[in-house]
This record gives sequence, C-alpha cells and structure tokens, in this order.
Amino acid sequence: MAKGKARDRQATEARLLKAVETVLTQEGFSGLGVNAVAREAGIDKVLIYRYFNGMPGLLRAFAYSDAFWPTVEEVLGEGSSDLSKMPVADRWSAGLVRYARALRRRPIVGEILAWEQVEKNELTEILRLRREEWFAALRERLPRDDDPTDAVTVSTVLVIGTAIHYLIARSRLHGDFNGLAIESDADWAHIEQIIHTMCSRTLQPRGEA
Amino acid sequence: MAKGKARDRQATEARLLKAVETVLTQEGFSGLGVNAVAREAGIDKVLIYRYFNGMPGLLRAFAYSDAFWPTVEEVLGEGSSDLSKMPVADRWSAGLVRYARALRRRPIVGEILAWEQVEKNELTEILRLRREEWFAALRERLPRDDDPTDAVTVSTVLVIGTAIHYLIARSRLHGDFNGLAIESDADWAHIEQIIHTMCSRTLQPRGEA
DNA sequence: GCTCCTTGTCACCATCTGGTGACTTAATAT
DNA sequence: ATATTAAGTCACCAGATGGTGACAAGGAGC
Repeated sequence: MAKGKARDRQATEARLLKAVETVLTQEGFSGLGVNAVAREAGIDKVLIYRYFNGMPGLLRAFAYSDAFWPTVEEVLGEGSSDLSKMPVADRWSAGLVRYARALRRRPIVGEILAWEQVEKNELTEILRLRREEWFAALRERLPRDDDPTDAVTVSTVLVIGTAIHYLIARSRLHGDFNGLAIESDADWAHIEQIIHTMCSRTLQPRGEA
Repeated sequence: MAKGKARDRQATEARLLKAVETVLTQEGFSGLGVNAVAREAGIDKVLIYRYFNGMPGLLRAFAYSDAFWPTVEEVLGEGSSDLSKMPVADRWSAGLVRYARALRRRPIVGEILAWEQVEKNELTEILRLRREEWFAALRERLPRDDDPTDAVTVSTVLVIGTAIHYLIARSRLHGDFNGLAIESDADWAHIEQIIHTMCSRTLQPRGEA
C-alpha cells in the first residue's frame, strides 16, 4: 500500500495547500519552504514546482483559499446588526471589535500579520496585496461621510487597527504587553472595552471649535 | 600588514558589537548569525565563541550597549518640559509622542520590535527582558494616580503604545498602512496629531458617571 | 635565551535549504 | 496490445548555516 500514491492530482494539490496552513501555524513563516511543506504533506517537493511553479505559486493559491482571511460579511455582520445604520462612533467601535474577533478566530492570521510586518519579499507581497484587496472591498461596503472630519476619523480607526494587528500577532508568543494581558477571552474583552471607550470619546461629535 | 591583526581583544569585541548593529539594520534579524556578524566585522567567527560564548552572549552584550535603546531621560524629557508636572492627558499624550520620536530616531529599534513580535527564542528573550527592564524604570519615574481610573488610563496608553510599535516596525518596509502614510516626518506629525487627539479626548476628565 | 598564555587563522564537519534531471509506474487514447 | 502522457519517486547539486579542533604567531614574565 505504501509505495505508489493513488494518482490524484487534485487531492495532492489540496494536501499541499493544507500543509501550507499547518506549517505556517505550527512552525511559523521562517520554517515555510518547499522542503517543510512537502515533508508535512508527505509529498515529494518536486510536485510543488510542477503543479504550482514553486513556492510563490503555491502561496498565491493559498492566499485565495478560504483558510486565509475572514470574509467581509463576518466583520460587517449580516442582517440585524448592520453597521451602516449605526451612528459613526458606534459603527467604528463595533466594527473594530468585530474585526479583532474575526482575526482572532483564525490561528493563521497572527502568523500572517507578523510576517508582513517583518519581511518584504515575493511571498509576503502576495499575501499583503490579497489583504489590501479585502480591505478595499470592506470600505466599499461602508457609508462614507464626506465632511472634513471623515479623514481624521479614518486615521483614528486605522491607528486602532494597527494596535489590533500588533496585539493579535503578539499574542501568539507572549501573554501580555508590558502588563496588558492578551491571552484569554477575558483579556480581550478588556481590550474591546478600551477600544470602545477610545472610539466613543474620540469620534463622538462634541461641541467643539 | 594584512595578515595578523593587531592583537587587541577590546577592539575586536567592539567591532563585533558594531557588526551586530550593522547586520541587524542592513539585513534584518533573519540574517543575524555567527557567520554574517563575523563576515561583517572581518573577524573569524570562532572568536565569537571564545569571547562571548556564542551568539546569545554576544547579543546579551549588545542589549546592554547604548546602541540598543533610548534612555529613559530621552523620553521623559529633562528639565523644563518635565512630564510629571502636566495634567494627566497632556502627560501621556506628550510622553507617547516623545516615545515614538525616540524610537524612530534609531534605525535598529524597528528591527528589534519586529523581531520580538515574530519569534520567541533565546535571542529575542534577551532583548525583550532588557526592554521590559527599561519600561519598569520608566514607570518608576512617573507619578502614579492611585484612583481607580488609573488602570484604564494605563491600558489606553498601552494600546496606543502598541500602535506606535506596529507603525514603527512597519515603516521599515512599507510606506503606509491601508492608506495611512508612515514614511516622512510629515506623515508622523499627522500620526502624532491623532495620538494627541485620542489621548486628550479619552483621558481628559469629563463630567461623567 | 626560554616558556606559557592569548589572539587570531584555517580547515573541516554535519545539516539544512532551494532547485533540477532522470527514473519508474499508472492511466488513458488509439 | 501499444504508445503517449501524467503522477510520483529518487538522487543529486551548490550554497548556506552553526559549531569545533588543530595550528601559527605575538607578548609578557621568568
């Protein structure tokens, strides 16, 4: 039984894609390469070159698989809790919290965020472009306030977004950041609370010059 | 003159430490190893083992050199602009801005922040512990408000701090984050403005339950 | 003079990586 | 049945890494 795999290219490609995910979550991107992926999948590495034209091709296929990133709907929330009906501060507050939760649900996301932060090569650019496509699609679906305060609102939200990315990436390896716990769900509930406070106080329209 | 270096252990050790910094900034931590450092310093790698007992020892020496991290004074500001005299919102706002500037001044800091974010091994732990020592020293020097709002204040500041770390690490490789520019000094002036807004609006005491 | 320790040099090892060419074996078309 | 194509296996390459043992030569003390 051992020698001579059932000749099934589709299954082989699927196993390779799965192996990318496994290697990425278990060993991190520093261990991601043709050797490790092939070893994990139990498939000769030469097939990665034949079927995907090398590691970049395989990673591109991975980036467009559904393991890679949450859907826009998952963040926006469908039906009842539609974000676009909320006032601006609540909208962004709830949106950011959902974003954090959606990212946190996928173990692989932390790895990808960290990687993009740390290396810039053919592989990371593939994932980054895919992620930016996603973000553009998200913005398409959000109402745009065309008053001049919109720009500063977006900037503020982006800054909080970077904090989320940082904390999610960090939580893979560390239990806290200078005392701010980022391990358990309770820790994250606390962080969500802070995000909410920052959003509502910063974005809330107030009587001001 | 080439063969037979002037026998000067101190100078050799200094060149190795300098080479750590150079390799780290130029090639990143993924290229940091005995071979690369020795090559950069023009010194046989065996001396790294002899003098520093290997790479961890060399990095530990580096972590306690002044190339590694800004001084506490640089962030707190000395003399005239003493942070501890300011009201709470201004204190943190100004402190975070100074922190960002101090980190941004050192090319190597981005690399270290990114590394700690991404790997956890003997080497990164050395740098992390050193950084946390630094942070503890910083907190010693700041006045502590013992009212219950202090905890949420600290959490808020830490979240903004993570954003700073993220953006500094990212700016080594990318010019923006989803459209938020992080390249030029003007870009960072904008970010400082946002930090200031978030701090003053979130931390400012307001009539509230 | 001689000895002894230190500084520095060189050659070598096992191991891992990305990548390629040549092979066998199964399935399909004629 | 036979020829062709695709799937999978194996062995090998060059280059890089971390790490070690053996050696040459400078400097200080006796």
